[in-house]
Formats: sequence, structure tokens, C-alpha cells
Amino acid sequence: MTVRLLDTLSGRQRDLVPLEDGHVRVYSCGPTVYGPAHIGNFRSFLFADLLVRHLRWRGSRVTWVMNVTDIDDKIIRGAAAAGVSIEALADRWTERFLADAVALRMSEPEVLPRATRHIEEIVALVEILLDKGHAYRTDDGSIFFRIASWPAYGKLARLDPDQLRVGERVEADEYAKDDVRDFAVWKGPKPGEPSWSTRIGEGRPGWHIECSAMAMKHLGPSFDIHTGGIDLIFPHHEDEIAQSEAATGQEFVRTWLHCAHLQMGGAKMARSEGNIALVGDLLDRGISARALRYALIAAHYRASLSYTDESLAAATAAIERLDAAYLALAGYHEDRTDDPTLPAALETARTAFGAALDDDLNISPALAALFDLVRDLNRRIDARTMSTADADRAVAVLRDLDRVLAIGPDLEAAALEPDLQALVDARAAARAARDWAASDRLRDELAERGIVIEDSRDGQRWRRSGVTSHA
RNA sequence: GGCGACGUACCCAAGUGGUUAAGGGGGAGGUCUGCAAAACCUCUAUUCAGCGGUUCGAAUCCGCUCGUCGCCUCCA
Repeated sequence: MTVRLLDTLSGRQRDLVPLEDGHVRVYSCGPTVYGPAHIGNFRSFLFADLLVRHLRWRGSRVTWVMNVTDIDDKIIRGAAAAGVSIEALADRWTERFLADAVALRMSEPEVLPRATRHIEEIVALVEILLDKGHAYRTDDGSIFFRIASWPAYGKLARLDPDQLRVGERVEADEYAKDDVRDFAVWKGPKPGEPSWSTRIGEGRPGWHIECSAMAMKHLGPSFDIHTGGIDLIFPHHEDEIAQSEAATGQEFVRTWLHCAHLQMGGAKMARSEGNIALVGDLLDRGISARALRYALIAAHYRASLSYTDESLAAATAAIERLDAAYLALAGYHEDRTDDPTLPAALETARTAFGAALDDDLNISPALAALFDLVRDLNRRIDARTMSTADADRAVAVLRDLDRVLAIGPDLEAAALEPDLQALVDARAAARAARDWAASDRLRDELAERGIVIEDSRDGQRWRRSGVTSHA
């Protein structure tokens, strides 16, 4: 089965045929570390993670590069405002980003290149653009890409360069240039701004150039997939294509993937809109990171997605349903022969799941396949038709699907805190002694502390509730 | 003003020409259970924003209308 993806540039769904057989190279636009990434940012990172995980699940080797932009206007302003160096500010928010990414179970990219560590690559790229006449210098030491030299400009965003509503916005820090639509690949030095002394002069990188330089350094002049939020199509990715292809003469990216915005309160989540939610804040409120991940990946990446209390509650409930099935299977014991119909049911689920994701990461039918399987397994548990080994086989398949989704319970179920474990043991003892009063009291006490107790034919079991209230 | 996406049940969301319109959440009833929780069963869209059209047949194709969101500017 071939993975098919909808390419923004061609507007068509195309089979993923990697440039190197069996090895997919993916570049994702990552965070600009001027502050903590919000969950809208993470939606795009997690959609890329889902893609990478699925490709690996399908057996491909994947090299995933996600840039960290650690030099730009906002970082400079933020550092100045906070009275710290840009390095300190960038380091602080990079750490926070990595911690959030771990909490949300984002796979770790092979490379997390930082712009300030790639000044040489950026300079080399700008030199080529200057040599080929695609870029020019201005009096202040800045260097601009000349859009007029690149007829294909606008092909990604489907914008006619002549139709751009230029001049509607006047940037306070705009530099003189030949054409207002030209964009800076290198910004001349300014007082109070960091700058590098290089072969192309003093200054710092423009916003778009670093992605071209880092992508080509780590993945080559032409690679398979480039991802980002829909808002990066223009101008960021349009500019990346122009400057990269103008420099190399090769196709920069085979397939462009863009995810739609996360909405909150009827508008896209954006710092400038003031409607942002931060991973750390949500986790501090006791929200399950797995539920948050589920809420962010459960809708197709090209559909806009609203984040609400309701959507999070629905995600939490879905996760708990999944957890309950894992727990019931783990505790399941039945001394009988294997269920001959189980293997086919497991295979059907796995096939449907994979086929759905192959189809442009169509996650809804993939989740439907997962939950269809959960229902089927619950039925078998109730009917006691599986053997103990069957239950293990079922868990293995759930775990296999979870290599892609990463929403399942932790492999090594975190051991219960000693005091809680004591309560759980006491409750089991009370119930065994048919001391219902004590047993109910202990169950209530555990519930208040976030531990759900369930009795089953396979004995008492416990799990942590999806939303643990610390209030 | 230009470009684009979308409108499916109470909510989220698959389905893009042809059997009973997936799945999750929520709600109602039932089974099981010491009670509960979980689970299971039944029910919760003769209908897919509205109106026309094409077709033997449309949620799926075409046109118009209404509505929502986004890009054209920093932005995931």
C-alpha cells in the first residue's frame, strides 16, 4: 500500500515515492522561540509527528528535521524588553518547547537545527543568489531577493505577484528596496541588534532564508516532504521555494503539506489574537497530556479544528475508553483454548487502520477502526471467549496501532504512590471480606485522589482518571 | 478587492454517484454488579445549509443564494 498525500503546490494527491528508496526526508517548520509555543503551534508539529510515525509504521526510514528559529525580530524585541541576551531568551523557550513536545509525545526529530548555528550555510546561499543575479544589495547592507527575477513566484500560494496588495502596510523598520514585494534574505546591521560579520557583510539572516539553508544542509537540495501551518504558505514557503530553486536549479520539495489552523473562540489561535492556550498551563490544570494530544490530532490535518472545553472532554472520554480496554485485557484470565476468530478480527482492524492513514493521513476512519476493534474486544471480554494468550495478542495489536497514534497508556504503568497503593490494597481486602462499608469508603477516597477503582470478574483494578483535579 | 477551504445528528467528525449515512462524545432505556464504575445491548440524521439543475439514481456532480473560517501582513 502506498501512502498518498495532497501536495499544496500541485493541488493533487500523489503517491509518496521517496527520492531514495525506503528513506523519506521530511522538513517541518518548527517554533520561533520568542515565547512558549501554544497548542495551535503544536497542532502542526503533531500532524508532522503523525506523518513521520505512520511512515515508520509502514516500514520507511525517516529523517525528520524540525528547525528552531532562534533569531528574528520578535526574539530581538523580547530579549530587549526582558533585559536578557537573545541567546538566553531563545534557550529558555527552546527548552520549554522540547519539554512540551515530550509531554505531548512528539517523536524527537533527528535534527533540530538552529538558525544561529547555520550562519555559514545561509551566507553561502545568499552568495549564490547574488552571483546569479537573483538578489541585490541596498545601501544599508541588506540583501533582497528580486522577485522580478523569478517568474514562478506565487505558484505555491496561487497568488499573482501583480495582485499583491502591496503598500497597505508600512513596516516601521522597512528597508529601502527596488520593489516593495522583494523580501530580505539578509538584514543589514542596526544598533542594538545582533549581527554577524560575514563574507556578504555585517548583518543577520532574513526570516525565510534559514529554512532553505538548513533544509538543504540536512536533507539535500531536493527532498520529499515539507510541512507547516497553512499560514506559512505565503510568504514563508513561497519565498523558500524561490530562493532555494533559484540557487540550486533543482526542485526544492517534492510534496508540500500544510495543516489548517486550530481555532479557539471562533478565530485562529494566535498570540496576536490573544486567544492562545499553552501546553504547560493546561497540564498544570491537571489535563491529561494524552487527551490533549488526542484532541489535537483527532481531526484531519487539513480541516480547521476548534479547541474547546467540550472537545477536550470528548478527547478525555475517548482516552479513558481506550484505557479501560487495555486494563481489562491486561487483567483478563481465562483458561481455555484460543479464540479461532480473533486473528482475523485483529488483522481486519490493522488493515483498515493503515489504509485510512495511507489515504492522506485520514485519521477519522483510522480512529474508527481502532474503536471498532475496542468494541469487538470488549465483547469478547464479556463473553469470555478469548484465552489469556488471546488477550495478550489483542494488546499487542493495540500497542502496534499506538506506535502511530501515541495516545495509549504508558508502557510501564507508573507505579502507584505507596500511600495510594496501601489504600488500593486495603480496599481489595475489605471487598474480599465483604465489608461493603469500608470498601465503598476506600473507593470514594481513592476517587477523590484521581484513582478509579473498578471491580470485574478478573478482580479489582485501578486506573488514573483522565482529568486529575488538583483544585 | 483577489485567492482558498468549509457547512453531515445535541457536539466533534468519516463518507465525494448506487446495499441499513462510519467512529468518538453527550443523552434515554436495559443487562451485568453487594453497590458503583467499566463493559455490553437498544434507541438518539427517511436525511446531509437553502433553492434549482444534471442523472435511472446525489450528502456526493453543476449553478445560484445564505453562513463560517482562512490567506493576500508577523503568524504553526
